[in-house]
Amino acid sequence: MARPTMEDVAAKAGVSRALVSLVMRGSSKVSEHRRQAVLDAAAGLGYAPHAMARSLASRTSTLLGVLVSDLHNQFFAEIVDGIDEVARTEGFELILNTGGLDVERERDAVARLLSFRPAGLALLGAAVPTDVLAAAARQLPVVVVARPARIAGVDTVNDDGGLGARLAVDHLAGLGHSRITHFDGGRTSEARIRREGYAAAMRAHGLRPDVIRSEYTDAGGEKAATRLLERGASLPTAVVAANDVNAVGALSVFADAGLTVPDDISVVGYDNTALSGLRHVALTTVDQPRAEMGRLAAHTLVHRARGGRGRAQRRLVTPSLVVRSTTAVPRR
Amino acid sequence: MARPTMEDVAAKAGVSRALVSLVMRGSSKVSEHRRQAVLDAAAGLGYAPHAMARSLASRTSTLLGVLVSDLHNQFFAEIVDGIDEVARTEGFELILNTGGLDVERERDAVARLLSFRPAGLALLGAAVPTDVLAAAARQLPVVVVARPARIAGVDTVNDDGGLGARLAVDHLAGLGHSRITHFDGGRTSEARIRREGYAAAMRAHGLRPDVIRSEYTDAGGEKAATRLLERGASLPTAVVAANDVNAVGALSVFADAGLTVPDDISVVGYDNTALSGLRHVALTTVDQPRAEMGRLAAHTLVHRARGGRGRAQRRLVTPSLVVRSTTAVPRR
DNA sequence: CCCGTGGTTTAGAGCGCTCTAATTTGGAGC
DNA sequence: GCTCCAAATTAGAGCGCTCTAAACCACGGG
Repeated sequence: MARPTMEDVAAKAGVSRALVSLVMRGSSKVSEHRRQAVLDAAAGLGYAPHAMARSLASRTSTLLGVLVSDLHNQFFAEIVDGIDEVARTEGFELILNTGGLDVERERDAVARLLSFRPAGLALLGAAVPTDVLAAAARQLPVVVVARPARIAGVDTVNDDGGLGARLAVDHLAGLGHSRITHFDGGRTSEARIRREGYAAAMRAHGLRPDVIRSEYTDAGGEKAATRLLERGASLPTAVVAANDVNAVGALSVFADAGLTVPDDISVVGYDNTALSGLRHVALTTVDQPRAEMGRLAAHTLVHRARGGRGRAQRRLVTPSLVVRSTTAVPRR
Repeated sequence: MARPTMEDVAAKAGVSRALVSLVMRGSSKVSEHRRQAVLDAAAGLGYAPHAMARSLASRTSTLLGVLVSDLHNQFFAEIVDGIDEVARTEGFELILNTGGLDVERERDAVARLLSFRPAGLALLGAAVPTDVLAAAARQLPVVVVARPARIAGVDTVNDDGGLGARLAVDHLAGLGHSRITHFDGGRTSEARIRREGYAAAMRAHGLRPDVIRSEYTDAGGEKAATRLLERGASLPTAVVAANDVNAVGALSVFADAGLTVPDDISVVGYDNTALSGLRHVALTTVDQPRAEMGRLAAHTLVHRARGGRGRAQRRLVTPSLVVRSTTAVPRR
C-alpha cells in the first residue's frame, strides 16, 4: 500500500530529489541522459507525484471547488459537465459538494471546500448568503452560475433570461398568437427576470401580459394549467412555461382536458433539457447553453487563478429558440 | 489573500502550535481555559485548518475519488448524490472526474484522482480496463458501481438486473400477456444480465422469449419499435424496454403508428428516472434505487478506508416494479 | 594553466500540519 | 514543604514535495 516517494526514485536513479522534481515537472534544463534515468526509475517503481504534497510545497492549487445546489437537476449536472471539460484540459481537478438549497448546509459545504484551499470556487444555483460569498471572494476567485447576483469581487455567469422569454413571445406572436399566458418560476431572481422579459415582450407586441404564478416543476405546471382551465371562457392560445418540466406538466393536463397541442394551444418550454428533445415530447423550447455556461465559469476561474485581475464580470450567455412540435399557428 | 496558519493562532493565543492542533482536532485532553483561548484566537483571525497539510502530516485522506462515465446521464448523477450524502455525514469530500467512456481518458482520470491519494475510489459505469482497476485496488479501496465486474479486491454495487427483468415479465404475464418482446441494451454486461433474466422469466411462464437488439437511448427505442412494426403480422402485446428513454422512444413510434398504449400494446421501462414519473409519460417501470446504490458504494469505501478487510463484496440492490399507466390487460 | 561561462545538479530550508516523546504543571497526600 | 503522579503542554522531527541559492562541471579563451 505504501507508494514510493520522490526520494525512492532519486535513490534508484542515482540523482538528487531535486532533479527528480525537475523531471516530474517537465523542466527543460535537465540533460536527456538524466531525464531518462529518472523516468525509468519512476516507471520501475510505479511512482507518481503526490498532488497534495506538491500543492503544499508550491503554494498553488489545482483544485476547483464546486458547490451544486442540486445534482438531481439535470440542468446543473450539465453545467458541471462543462466545468469538468475545461478543468480537465487546463489541468485542474474538481472537488464537489452539494448544498440542497439548505443555507446552513451550504455554508458548511463552502467551508469544507475552502479548507482544501482550492484555486477557485464555483457555485451553481446555490443559496449561499451573500456575505459568505463576499468573504470567500476575499480569499480566492469565486464565480456564481445560474443565479443573478451582484456581489463585490464575484463573477457571475447566467443566461439572458429576459432575452429567452422574448424569443418565446416573439415566436408565438409571429405565428399570430395574441393571448399568451406565462407560467412563471416563482420568486427566484431568475424567474423574475424571465417574467419581466415576457411582460416587456408582450407589451412590445401591443399585447397584455398574463402571468400565472407557478414553479419549476412538473407538478407546478399541472397546477398552473389546471387553474388556467378553471378560468373557463377565454383560454389563451399559447403558454410560455417556466421551464421544460413545467411545460410537460401543463401538456398532460391539456391532453386530459381534450385539448390538442399545438392546434388548440401552443406551449413553449425553457432549458432545452434532454426531456424536451424526446420525440414523444417534442417541445418547442428556449435553449440555455448549459455546458457553455459551465465552460465559461471554469475559464473565468482559471483566468483569475492565474492572476487575472479586473472588476467582477457579469457574463450573460445567449439563449436560442428550438422549435419543435408544440407550437403552431393558432386555430382561433 | 494569505490565510493565517496554526502558528499565527498559537502566537495570538500564547500557546504552542501543538496545542492549537489538539484543539482543532477536538482533543479531550486540553484544559477548558486554553481551549477557549485558542478558539477565540482562531475566530479572531478567521483561521481554519488547511486540509491538505493535515492530510499530508497525518498520512490520512478525507477525499473520495469518483469517476463518472457520464454526468449527463441522470442515472449516474443520482448515484453521485447518494455518495455525496454519505461522504458528507462521514466527513469525506468528493473529488470528481468524468470519463466519457473513453478508455484513454478514463485511464488518465484515474491516474489524476490517485495523485491526490484519496481514501477510496468509486467508479460509476466506467469503462476503465480491468487491469487498471486491479492495480488501483492494490493501493486503495475501490468500488465499481453499475457495472457487473469480478476483479480481485474490488467491491461492486449493482442492481439485480435479472430480478428486475423478471419483475417486468411477471407483471405482464400476470396481466395475461403471452407475447412479450424485449428491446435489449446492447452488449454491456448489465444488458446481458437483464436479457437473460427476461428470457428465464419468459420460459418460467412457458412463453417464448423474443429479443430485439437495441440500446439505452431514445433513438434506440424508436429503431427497435420500428423494426417490430415492420414484422407486420403478429405484433406482441407487450414490450419490456431496455430502459426508460428507450421505452419513451418506442412509445412515440407506437403512437405515430396509431397504436394505443396500453390497450394495443403495453410498455415497461427500466430505471424509474424522473422522466418516467412525468404524468405525460406515466411509464410503468422497474425502479433501480440509485441513491441507495450510491450510499452503499460510499459506505463500502468508508468501511474499507477505516481498515475493513475481507474479500471483495458483490452487492446487489433489489429493484422493484412501479406500475403506472403504460401497462394493462391485453385487448387481444 | 587559470578564469569565466553557461548549462546542470544539488543542498537545504520550508509549505502547514500531526505525532511521539519529553517536559512542565498543579495538586493530593503525607 | 516535599514528593509523586496524572494531566496538560510543548519541542522537534517529519509527511512528500518545491524553490532559491549555491555548487559543480566541462570547455574555450587569454
